[in-house]
Amino acid sequence: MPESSDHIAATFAPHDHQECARRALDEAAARLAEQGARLTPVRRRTLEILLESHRALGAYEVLDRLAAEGFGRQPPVAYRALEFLVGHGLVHRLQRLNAFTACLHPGDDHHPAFLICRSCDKVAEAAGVPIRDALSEIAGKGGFRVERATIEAVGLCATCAAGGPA
Amino acid sequence: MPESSDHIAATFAPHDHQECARRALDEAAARLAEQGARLTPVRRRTLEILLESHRALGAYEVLDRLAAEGFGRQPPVAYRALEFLVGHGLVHRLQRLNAFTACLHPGDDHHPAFLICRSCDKVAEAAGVPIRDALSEIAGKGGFRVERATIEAVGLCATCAAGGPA
DNA sequence: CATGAAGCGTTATCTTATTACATCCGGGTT
DNA sequence: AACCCGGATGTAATAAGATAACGCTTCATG
Ligand SMILES: [Zn+2]
Ligand SMILES: [Zn+2]
Ligand SMILES: [Zn+2]
Ligand SMILES: [Zn+2]
Repeated sequence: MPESSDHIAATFAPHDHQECARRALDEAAARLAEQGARLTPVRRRTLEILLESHRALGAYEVLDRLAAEGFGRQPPVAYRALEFLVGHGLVHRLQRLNAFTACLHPGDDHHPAFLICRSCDKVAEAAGVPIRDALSEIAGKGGFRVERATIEAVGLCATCAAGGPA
Repeated sequence: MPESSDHIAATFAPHDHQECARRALDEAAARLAEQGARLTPVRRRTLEILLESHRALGAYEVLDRLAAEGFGRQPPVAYRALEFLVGHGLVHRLQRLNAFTACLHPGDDHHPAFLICRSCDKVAEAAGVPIRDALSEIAGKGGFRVERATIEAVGLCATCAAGGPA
């Protein structure tokens, strides 16, 4: 597994995103097959929509695109597909944005910290373990046992800091 | 300043909460006076409502109580008061819960991590600095500069782990 | 007291999310 | 083939969270 900092840099830097998305989709299909879960058309298309950028999309943004392509146009259509994908670790939900983003390396550390660039809106996943350890230690001293944690940062990515994304 | 772990333990343990809330309110009033900001009746009552427990309340929960006490019954009434209090560091917003909680030690570390007990629903503030440092370091390696971070953990507090809150 | 900014209240609207229920489809059973 | 079942999909209706726009009141200040 590559360094987490590489993932971060790679997400924000210009790159062959087609390739990036294709790999993630193949990986997702393989993982679902293993688990005996069905990657139906709506689910597949939902994942593709999220993979088309490194941004996070709101459920209604996803829904609009699905509807435009002939799928149902009621909220549960999008929410169900997203819920399924989140449940299988292929998509993450960002609390700060009320939005969803595709996971680019499912399976590694399924509880990453998220880095959200306020300029280009891209979202990167950072290794969550060390942060979670720090959190658990502090909480543990006060007798609190952490079960799940949400760690989301807003800031500026290297590309934007260097003069804007485009 | 006491250890962060003391704050955590104190929040979840049974204690004289009247006293706890009174201190926070006095502290808040003093800070606002210093800043020349006005603690109007709605704002004061909103803070009191949040201080009445260590829980986080939704904006509409707050609104219901305000309305019942003769204040306005439209959403902006609650949202405005909450926004003011958040802006002055007297109340925190919890993304995970779409809710607000009173700050019990304003001024210390105004960017704490939150510990939310899933059993008793109380919310404690933990020292955020070490966690933020860990996050900044990891992000920095990938060229990302963190500006603000949301750190919220769900788990079980010592009191509940020992056999329930009541 | 005049004046302007801040505060409070209302209506209306928007965004996000869930509940409830009907229908469809694929696979296994009789 | 006819039957049954569970999962997936679709719809309508509604709940929950948040903001925009506007007018009246309050209050510090000169
Ligand atoms: Zn991921
Ligand atoms: Zn950027
Ligand atoms: Zn605080
Ligand atoms: Zn508890």
